[in-house]
Amino acid sequence: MPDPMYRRIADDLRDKIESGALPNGSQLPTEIELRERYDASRNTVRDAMKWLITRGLVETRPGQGTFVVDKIVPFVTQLTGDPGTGRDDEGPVYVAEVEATRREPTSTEPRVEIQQAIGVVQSQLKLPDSSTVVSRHQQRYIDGTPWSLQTSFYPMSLVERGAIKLIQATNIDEGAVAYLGTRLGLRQVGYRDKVTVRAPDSNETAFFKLPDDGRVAVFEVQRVAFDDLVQPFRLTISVYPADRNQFAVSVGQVPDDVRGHR
Amino acid sequence: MPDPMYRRIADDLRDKIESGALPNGSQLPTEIELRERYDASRNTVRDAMKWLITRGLVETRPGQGTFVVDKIVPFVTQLTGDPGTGRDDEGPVYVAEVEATRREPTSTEPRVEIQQAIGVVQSQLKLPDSSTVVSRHQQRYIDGTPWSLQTSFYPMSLVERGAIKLIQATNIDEGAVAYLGTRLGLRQVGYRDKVTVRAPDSNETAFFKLPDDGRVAVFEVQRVAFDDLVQPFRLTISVYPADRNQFAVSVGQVPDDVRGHR
DNA sequence: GGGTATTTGTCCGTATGTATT
DNA sequence: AAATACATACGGACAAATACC
Repeated sequence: MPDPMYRRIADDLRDKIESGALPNGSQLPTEIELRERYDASRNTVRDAMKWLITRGLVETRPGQGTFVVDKIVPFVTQLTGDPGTGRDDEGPVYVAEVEATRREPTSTEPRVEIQQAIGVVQSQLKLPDSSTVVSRHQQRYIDGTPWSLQTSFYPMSLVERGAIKLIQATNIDEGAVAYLGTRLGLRQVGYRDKVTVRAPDSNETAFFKLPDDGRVAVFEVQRVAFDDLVQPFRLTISVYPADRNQFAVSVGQVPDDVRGHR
Repeated sequence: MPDPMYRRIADDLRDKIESGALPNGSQLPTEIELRERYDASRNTVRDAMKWLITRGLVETRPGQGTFVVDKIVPFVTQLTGDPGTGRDDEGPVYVAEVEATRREPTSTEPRVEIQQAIGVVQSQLKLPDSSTVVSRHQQRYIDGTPWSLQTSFYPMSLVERGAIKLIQATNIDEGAVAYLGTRLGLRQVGYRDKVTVRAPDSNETAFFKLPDDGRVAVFEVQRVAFDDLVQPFRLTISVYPADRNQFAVSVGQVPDDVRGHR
């Protein structure tokens, strides 16, 4: 009793891809040809295609055909750094070099909103009920391609204490942490990241130009920053497509290079 | 001209799920009922189901029906710690508390193999061609449920220098790093992790009991450990199901609790 | 620009198998 | 054993995207 036919077809094609008989970027036979070759119906062949698509092995282009996917060179993002620096300005991360070429990140001007603190925002920032927060949302690009969606949340009390730049819809050039340091004497002594993976929502699918069949997941990185009283004062949520990003964590003494190595 | 019908059906059901009209764990109408309700064919209804399944919103149980998935309480794994400790014994990580109850990890005795160093193993350990490595593979459980698959690679030269426990198929109780410290005077001064996400292979699908439609991805964490000459001496590759795991990174001074908070 | 052939996308109906209750 | 519900597979039709002449 073998597996279902669509699985046998998919396994056979997967073997051909992994053995190199179907090289990267090459075109698969059309669904009609595969239908004849495997003596199955076109719908069954298409079920096999869906299995391969889900695993990121092939992609279909309407009007053209089905192709073996090209390997993507991932962006590497360093999660660890100097906890006191403002280097991670609007964002929770700074970019490490990728494959020898240093790519330059750009980002849109922030969209600023005043919101009620609910859910993770409230719990991570340890705010009482009915608190308000400033939300600063940005779209970030590397070399012009969409790279991450990022939203930082600050307790409204920081603005009331004088950090008015937080509610201005312009980038804070010196970095938000550095600004809060000079403006309020607030010192970041550490932060904590949480990395999870989930399916993208429709906004993310559109911004990252992900296939809308949901096969590409997104990383969600939550960074909570703490001041010298070890109280949280900022929550940043960053979202990255999982198919072209990876994260590096360094502890102790390690060599410099953070190359791809794949 | 709206979206395809299967997307409209899927969107409508997704709205019902996210609004709470279809609560967690509840059963959806059967495909036949949905066929009548949306005036579509059963195959089209099933296309909508596949879309929802891919996004982890519902699950089907043959003979029973389709159900809204229950939220999973994730395991939290701390990636940062004392670089010099042997606390992370066979594995690259140690377990943080999850939801107040401290769960106990167990693992199988390691399966030990001698292999050629190729690919990432060779490049990360910076070994010349035709080097051999010791591979120690373990299955790890938390409270009896499969949690991670883990393989550590050590240059064969460590065994030749006297670290014979590495080629014994038993756990190294004091921790591999501590053992290498006392046996060879080898000191770990740091390590670097790389976190990626990919589709599971068939081994992983079987061990973690993942649905074989490939909708659940896996985390792959590569940890390279460095000695006091900042040379790599161990590579550990750990794989975790992405739907029930998350990773925490602490930098600087942060509070203790690493709770789920979701 | 227009027209045509090719290829994948969507949708239908039907039949049969398999798992669960 | 029977009923229910999802899984697999078939065949057909038309639409939409793309490439080429």
